[in-house]
Amino acid sequence: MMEQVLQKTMLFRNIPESEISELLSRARYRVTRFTKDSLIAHAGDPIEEMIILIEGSLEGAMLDLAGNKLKIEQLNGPMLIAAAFVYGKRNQFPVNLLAKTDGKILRIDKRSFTQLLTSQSQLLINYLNIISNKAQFLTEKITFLSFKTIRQKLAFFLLKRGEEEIELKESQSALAELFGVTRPSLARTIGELTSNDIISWERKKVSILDLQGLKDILME
Amino acid sequence: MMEQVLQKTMLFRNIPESEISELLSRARYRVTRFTKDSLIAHAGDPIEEMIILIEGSLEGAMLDLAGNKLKIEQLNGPMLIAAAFVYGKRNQFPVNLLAKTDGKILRIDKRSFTQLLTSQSQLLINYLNIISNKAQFLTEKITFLSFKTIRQKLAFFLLKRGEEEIELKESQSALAELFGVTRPSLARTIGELTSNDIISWERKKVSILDLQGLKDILME
DNA sequence: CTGACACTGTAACAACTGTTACAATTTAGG
DNA sequence: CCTAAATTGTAACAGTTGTTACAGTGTCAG
Repeated sequence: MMEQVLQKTMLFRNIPESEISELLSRARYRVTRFTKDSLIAHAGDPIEEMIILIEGSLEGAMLDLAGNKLKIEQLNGPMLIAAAFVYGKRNQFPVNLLAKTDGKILRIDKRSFTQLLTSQSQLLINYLNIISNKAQFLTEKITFLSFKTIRQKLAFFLLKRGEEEIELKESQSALAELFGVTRPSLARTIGELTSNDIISWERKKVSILDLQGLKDILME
Repeated sequence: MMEQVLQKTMLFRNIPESEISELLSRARYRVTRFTKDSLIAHAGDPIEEMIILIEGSLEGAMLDLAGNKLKIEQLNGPMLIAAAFVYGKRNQFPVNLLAKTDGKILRIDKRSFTQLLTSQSQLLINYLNIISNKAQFLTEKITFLSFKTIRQKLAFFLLKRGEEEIELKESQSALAELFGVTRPSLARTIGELTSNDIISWERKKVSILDLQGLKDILME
């Protein structure tokens, strides 16, 4: 029955249940339960196992050196946890993992997992895709954070879609957080662009009125 | 003789020359030469091969939508190119690759490379380490860019070392670029911290005079 | 030794963003 | 239908950074 859950994860995608069973039978693994509010892992703990959240949800919280919460990330099962931190020089948890609900975790021994990757090419491809996607996502995020002004971030964000009529999924608050700026500041910039007739912004419907004007912003 | 060069790369680390030869013999690959100033790849081109720069040097240049150069990265052989962009959803070159010198490239067919990963566990581990390191590097960079003020970036940068006497490798200009700020602004912040006796900064020797004061900056 | 060059310290001003606050509007839930 | 919560528009002011410029200091090759 756990196989059925695992099949829903990116890691075991396109692998038949029977084969998942067979893989697990050859692996050193253990299943542990956790209760709400327990601390699953400290930031900095070495990662010796591939960790898969079977059910329940965790909060990943990054702490600065002074102990303040910097960023929080919600992790809902079933999913692979900290995939990009199992291998590499700093194979440690990047965040504290705190249980938000009761739940269950599958832990596969790292060496054992490496062997599975060698033996099942679909599993290997899935895992390579997962960590590559992660790296690609981070690369894009950095591109984003590197723009100097909110105008530029906004222009880039809108132009990236390649459409002149854009239906947003995010609220302005969510966008502000994505951009790494405050909500009123983003709203002000939106106000400037609309009053210059470069875009129109009605709730979550955005239209690009002056495409060239928007592109020019990136060159400023 | 190419094996000797490959052995110096992270990808073929700890794999005997003889085994590298054996791996190559089972792979679909080709070796191509390029001349200075030729364009090796366009940003957006799909990546169908694992690309290893054998000799020569390339420049990776990221272009914005308006065609301006945003960031440039120097790539010197021998090394693996665009490792994190071969798998994943957007398996395309993230940058334009321009040849700065004459050189030589080894291209291994992607499927063929995947098979090699399955058959040689050290190669697999090396590749996983390369991508994971990349993701970890990017994660750290984002942490860094997420700090709001230059004071905080500087404090984090210095505290991260874990020492009170720090010998820098980078110039202030290089640090400013790393922080994503301008050089005079960084210099001003350094000036503030030194006049507050929180640090002393003499060329590339930095001392932390008030550890607690420096930590407090992160909580502001 | 010395000139060219990179690096650093500093300053005044402009530009941009954050902070805080409040009102208007929309959305969701009871 | 109606209230609470979320979202959005807007404004004044403070704080931070960028821009530009110039002078002083170190470094290195010839």
